[in-house]
Amino acid sequence: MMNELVMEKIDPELLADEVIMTMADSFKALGDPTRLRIMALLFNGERTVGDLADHLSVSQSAVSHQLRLLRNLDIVRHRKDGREVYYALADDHIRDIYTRTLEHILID
Amino acid sequence: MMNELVMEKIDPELLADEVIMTMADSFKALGDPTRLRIMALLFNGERTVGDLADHLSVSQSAVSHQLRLLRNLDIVRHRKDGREVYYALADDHIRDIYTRTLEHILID
DNA sequence: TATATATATGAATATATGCTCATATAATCA
DNA sequence: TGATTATATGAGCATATATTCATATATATA
Repeated sequence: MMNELVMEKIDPELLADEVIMTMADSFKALGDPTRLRIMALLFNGERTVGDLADHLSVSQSAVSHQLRLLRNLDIVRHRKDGREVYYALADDHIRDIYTRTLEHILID
Repeated sequence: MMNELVMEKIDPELLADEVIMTMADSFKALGDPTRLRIMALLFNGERTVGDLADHLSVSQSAVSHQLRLLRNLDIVRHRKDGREVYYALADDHIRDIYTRTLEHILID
């Protein structure tokens, strides 16, 4: 659900450069097929790096690099268990954005 | 409002490559400060290319190139009036996605 | 302790991207 | 019609990005 208190007051035209840059970075993070696939795999719950790599057509290294990027932008979170690291989607904003865009694509 | 009929049935894990690619293209389109600024300027209503260029720190050519990209992805629509071309946000999905992401940035 | 397994990191490279410049196209006006 | 204004397009270039390979780090196990 949207935070009306925040959004009712903000005119996008007046956004500071820094905010625009951060938004751009976030969208850019979602703008890559490998990263979208990773997110899709995490949609139903957490997975280890190796599990993700097994389901993708890129190296473990590539997956790890991309996970770091997603982590730095708070798009995914991680927890360590022994020598494995489990990744998951960070919050519901991410699910929403993903879903809305999928809608935008599928409808029309 | 979300189209529940569509989204309730779709498991992101099962998305076809083509859908993933199109989603990536859409997010990529939003993943650039110049294009985000253009969208921000269109948030309150349509504007001509020249008007947009006047408010941005890039050339008219750059704005035109970016508008073409946004147009090809149905993110903006345009109408011609004499020798001017007015651009506007294409639909409310776009506003939603923009707003959600802004939220994601601002909250925390 | 030595070896194996899971993940992360840095360097190198090929490709993609965004910009400007020059110019084309289209519409208005003198 | 000729000049001016608004927008679009193509080429070229500098920077950003995604990948792999080699290797480092950390944990588990024999």
